[in-house]
Amino acid sequence: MRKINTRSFVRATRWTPREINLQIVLNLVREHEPISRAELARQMKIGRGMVTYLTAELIAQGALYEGDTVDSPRGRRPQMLYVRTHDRLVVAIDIRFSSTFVMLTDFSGNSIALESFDTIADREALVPELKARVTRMLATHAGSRHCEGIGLVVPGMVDVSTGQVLNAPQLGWRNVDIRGPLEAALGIPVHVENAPIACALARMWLGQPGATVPTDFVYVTVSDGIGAGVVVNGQVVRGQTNSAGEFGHVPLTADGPTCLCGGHGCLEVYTSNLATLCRYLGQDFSPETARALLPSSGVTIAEVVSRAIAGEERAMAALQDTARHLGAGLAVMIKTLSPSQIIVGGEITEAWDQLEPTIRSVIGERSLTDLAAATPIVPELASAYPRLRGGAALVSAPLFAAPRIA
Amino acid sequence: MRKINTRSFVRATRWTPREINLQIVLNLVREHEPISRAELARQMKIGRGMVTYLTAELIAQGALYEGDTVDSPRGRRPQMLYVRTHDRLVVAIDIRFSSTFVMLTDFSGNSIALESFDTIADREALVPELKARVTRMLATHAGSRHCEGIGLVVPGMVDVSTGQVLNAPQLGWRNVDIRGPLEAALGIPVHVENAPIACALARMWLGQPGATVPTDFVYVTVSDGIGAGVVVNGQVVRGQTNSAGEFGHVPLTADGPTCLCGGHGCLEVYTSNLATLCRYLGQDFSPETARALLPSSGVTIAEVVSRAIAGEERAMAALQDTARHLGAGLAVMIKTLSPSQIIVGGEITEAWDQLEPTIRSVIGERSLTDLAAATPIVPELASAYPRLRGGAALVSAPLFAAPRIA
DNA sequence: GCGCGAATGTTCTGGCAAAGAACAAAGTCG
DNA sequence: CGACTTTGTTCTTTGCCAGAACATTCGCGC
Repeated sequence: MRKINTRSFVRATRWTPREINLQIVLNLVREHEPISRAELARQMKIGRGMVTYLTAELIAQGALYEGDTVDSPRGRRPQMLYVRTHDRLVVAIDIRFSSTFVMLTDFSGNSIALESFDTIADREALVPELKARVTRMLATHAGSRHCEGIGLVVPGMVDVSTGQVLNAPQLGWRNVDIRGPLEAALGIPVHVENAPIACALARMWLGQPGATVPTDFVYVTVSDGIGAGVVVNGQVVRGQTNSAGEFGHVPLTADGPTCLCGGHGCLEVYTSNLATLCRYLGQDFSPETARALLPSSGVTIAEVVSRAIAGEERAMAALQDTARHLGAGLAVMIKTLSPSQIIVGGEITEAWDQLEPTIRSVIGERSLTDLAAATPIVPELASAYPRLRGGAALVSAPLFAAPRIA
Repeated sequence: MRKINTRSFVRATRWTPREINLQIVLNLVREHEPISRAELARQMKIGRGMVTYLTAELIAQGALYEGDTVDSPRGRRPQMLYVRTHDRLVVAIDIRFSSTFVMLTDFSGNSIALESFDTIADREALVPELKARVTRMLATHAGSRHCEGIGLVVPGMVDVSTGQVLNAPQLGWRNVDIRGPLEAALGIPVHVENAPIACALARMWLGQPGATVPTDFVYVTVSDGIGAGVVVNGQVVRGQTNSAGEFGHVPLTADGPTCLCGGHGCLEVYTSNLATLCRYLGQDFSPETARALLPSSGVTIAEVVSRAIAGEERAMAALQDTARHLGAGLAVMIKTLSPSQIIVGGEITEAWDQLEPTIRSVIGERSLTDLAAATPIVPELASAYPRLRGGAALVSAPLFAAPRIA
């Protein structure tokens, strides 16, 4: 039951039913591909004549294409329809603390080319570097295919309407307009998004065909910090100040270690990769020691995880402690949002088999109902490049989104 | 950017634009009442002919009515339109731990009659009592006006689709079907809803005409427990298991007092009225002592609040401690949801002038940004009967809701 | 009192899209 | 080879948006 906003509504016109039905057809084809016109008519409960009409328009637009006819037990053989994604390209860019990744993908998020370089935090130097790499990548791999957009993923708060990065502590960016200069340099539309939200969008829009995508879920990213992309009623939650989803700074204890945010005992100071590393190295966590200690130690989180899997007890103990606190954090999400699932991303998911029982038991202790305790917690490996897939989703998703009406 | 759910979508038909535009007209009249057809045409950017057509249908339906013409500087005098709310009635029922309130209101939530009785937790005895009271109230006060629904507000988790009360600890109800028997007894449609959500719905749908209603806010109820009704993107958040918004059981400390839920240091054990009373009486909080101690002590939360306002130091100290912890709880909501405002309801809001500075300072200390720290915190007095207004909203809101499309 | 302009409200005509029937196409099976 | 089945297209009807034309009702100036 949604309320109509009388200050910003979209009136229905003569073409509104057509817009809506075109999007429904497009989405049905996307999820049931390959699919015939007759099957679409059955699913939509309309006549086949209508479907011919609608698909003809989508084919003319270049959104769909006709494949071959296929065998059928009786009657005329149906002609299958597909969404045109393989020759529509996106460049996804993932800017992280140490490295920046650039990936060329199609509209389905399938990787075509991937490269990376040391992150350049200075925007004036970053834009030319990105321009050179993107143009080179397109010249080498695009062929006749057209790049329809850039999806830029950053670790921080973003105002997607203006493309401004409001605050990205890992890059030292505050109110940086990265979209404008990059669009000017490349002549391609640029979409900027916060990393956990991008990961959630990838789940929503680039899931495997046929897989059911929940309309309420949380994507939790465990890296240098803890972030969350929250989806409620099929829509991303941004909040009034673009700062929704900061579960990383929910306090677990009133008197825990001091966090970068100034608070005490935040989820992040127990479960971020920095915190796990400090624990492994036998140091108390503090923002200063973490930044100072880690480069010199030469140990990475990936290293700690693989040592734990290999059986090193100290590594496993550090990770188990992380899992315990992470479970407490997930329990907070379950109580406040009651999602139908929580997806956890980050390097520590490599050791998921070892961590899951710990996380589950903490959630079990802290849940209000058995149903809530059973909330599925799903790992996503870093090797699936969720952030880059999110970058692809930024460009391709608007094609499939429901029209804004009323 | 909303995703179309391909398993449960609503196709656009020939009548879809009409449905949409009818609802837009209805909502514009509601918010700008009284308003002329010509003004509606300007606001909607359509011809006046169209407006005549749409309003004629709404008048025939009985949703709108024509008032008098009014003066205008030049030209034909416009004929004003109004939403028909004054002769469409709702019976709102608020079942609380100790008392049950029954209120007859119109579709705008204006009170016509109000009565209360000691809560009967036994459903078999409750339904006949409610039937008797509702029929008597309608016979006495309704006159020729028609009651179009019952809005039943319950302190607990509800499955609104079935009308089942899943869990209401204060009443000892688990999986109780209250809607079915009540509908059978009265022959009037019954809507059942959780109390904090009902309060949030009242804010959304029964706000003062002209007042801007935010699309993202949280309604926090402080009573025997702490509940929250969360609205995101203009829609209520229920979550997968109808248990979203349980901020009352978010732990503030890992080793605090034990809560009814089995957890430790939940927000609720510091800020519920039971906790405040225990603190005032100098007792450590525990579920058992609270239930045992309070009836015997004879002190109510309203009494403590008024003593605090009158200057009693012990009462004020107890309330200030509550405010400090409540501030910590609100800070969690701000971090995770970034609402454009938080509304606080409950008896303690009577002392808001004294409590607000404390709450604000805690939020200030614990916020990530200045913008987040400035989130408006608005009190709603218990004397406004927010729950009962919510009950009215349950019945009247569907009339104004946006049609479900795509 | 009457004509003029201005604003509101109604009626009428045109055009577009959905709805559904009729038809054409392309296969299987007896 | 013809009956049957299923798919896809075409065509007619129907209903609603769109916008122009028209009717109504007021103030104002002569």
